[in-house]
Amino acid sequence: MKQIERKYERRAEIFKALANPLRIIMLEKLAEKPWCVCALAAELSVDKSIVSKYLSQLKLAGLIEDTRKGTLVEYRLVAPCVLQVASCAEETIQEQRKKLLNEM
Amino acid sequence: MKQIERKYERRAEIFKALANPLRIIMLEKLAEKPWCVCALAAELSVDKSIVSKYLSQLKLAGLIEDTRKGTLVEYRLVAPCVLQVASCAEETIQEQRKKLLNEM
DNA sequence: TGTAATGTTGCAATAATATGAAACAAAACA
DNA sequence: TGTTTTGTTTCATATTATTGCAACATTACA
Repeated sequence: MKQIERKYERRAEIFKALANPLRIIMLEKLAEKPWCVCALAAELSVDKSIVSKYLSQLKLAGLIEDTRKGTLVEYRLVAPCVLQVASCAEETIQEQRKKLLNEM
Repeated sequence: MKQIERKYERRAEIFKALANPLRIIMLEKLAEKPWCVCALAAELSVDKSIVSKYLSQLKLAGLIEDTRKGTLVEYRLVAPCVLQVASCAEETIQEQRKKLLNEM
């Protein structure tokens, strides 16, 4: 399997962007309202360089978009449905994990 | 943000398991029917050790489960809805990425 | 028992990500 | 212009992931 279709690579990129607790929290914040980098950094007590980098990862994955407003850059969520995935799967999965851990 | 809630770590683990093209393909195969390691390895032309390792990652994330049947170990999908996430977001996201790439 | 079929794990080399500090860039405005 | 505010990028280091081969484990069955 050396020429994995691009479709799956793109899909994996999306999941990769989601594969970090802080980035998930950031997306949830962005689901409430648009945020600029500095406000989000303050809200989450994280260095602005990390927030900026994470936001650009999410943007590259196509999950958010941004607009510059003066010295601020405002980010907002583009695909709110991605956050539903988690809740969709979570119940089933938690059941499953409980089973699994009991076996160990 | 040094004590990220466990909820988000668990969620990130799920996405991490999904963050690889081959693992996504494997999940799609498992959505069709249960597979054993050797058959899946043959189907995808991948070494069985990799298939086995990826399957146990997916299992640990709670996405699939397994049953030994003689010398075979049969794996099957537990949370089919996770595959819908991709399609759910994909259309919006592809639009978004097109916009983004045109800007570059 | 011992041999074949199937799965899992350990190891090592390589590649990719994460992290935070510091340097740099862009816009606003005195 | 030059100073402030906000964002982005660079760099170095540490951690984690990927990959394939070889060794080991489990089950079935002659």
